[in-house]
Amino acid sequence: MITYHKKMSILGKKFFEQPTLKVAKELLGKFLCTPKEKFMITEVEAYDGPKDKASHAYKGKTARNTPMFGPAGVWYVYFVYGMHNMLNIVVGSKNYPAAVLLRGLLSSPRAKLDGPAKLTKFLKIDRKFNGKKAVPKNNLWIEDLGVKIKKSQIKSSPRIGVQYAGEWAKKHYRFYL
DNA sequence: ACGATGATGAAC
DNA sequence: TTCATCATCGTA
Repeated sequence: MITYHKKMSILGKKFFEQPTLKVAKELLGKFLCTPKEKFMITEVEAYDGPKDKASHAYKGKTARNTPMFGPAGVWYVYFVYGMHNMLNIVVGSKNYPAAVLLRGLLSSPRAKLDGPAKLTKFLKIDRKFNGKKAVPKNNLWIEDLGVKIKKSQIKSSPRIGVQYAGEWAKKHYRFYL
């Protein structure tokens, strides 16, 4: 049972400009919103800065990762494995490449949303959203509905699928409830 | 365990 | 212009 404590507020640039790991942890318990539905975020991964070897931004700015170098609060959606879209929200200040990958949502009666490609498939999120601001006008945004997450509820682990990243592969940049 | 399936970035 | 690589999923 989810209880609501305060008025909803749409998360904007100010929230996403905070340090990457802080934003990643605080996104747990927030809601990914479309005009029709709202889903609580339950799993994320942080990709933090130009030195993060697991990040797309590690090799510098390219055509694909350009949104990561832009202002915070913008969607970064990319295609992998020939069939899956990944949804990230850009964080950190402009020219500091960082993003948080949304990996899981609280499942609805209609679908399990416990993987980064499952949620994008279910919500029909593809590269049309890449580079767009996370605001209601663009039909995809994030809200704080007042759900309180205790620190003890947040677990962490190394990120998934980044074994090539050396020391960076060991960092506990994955957070989940 | 592995195949599906295509964009990406770097080498040649 | 080719090639290895890839922040995965579903079926086995």
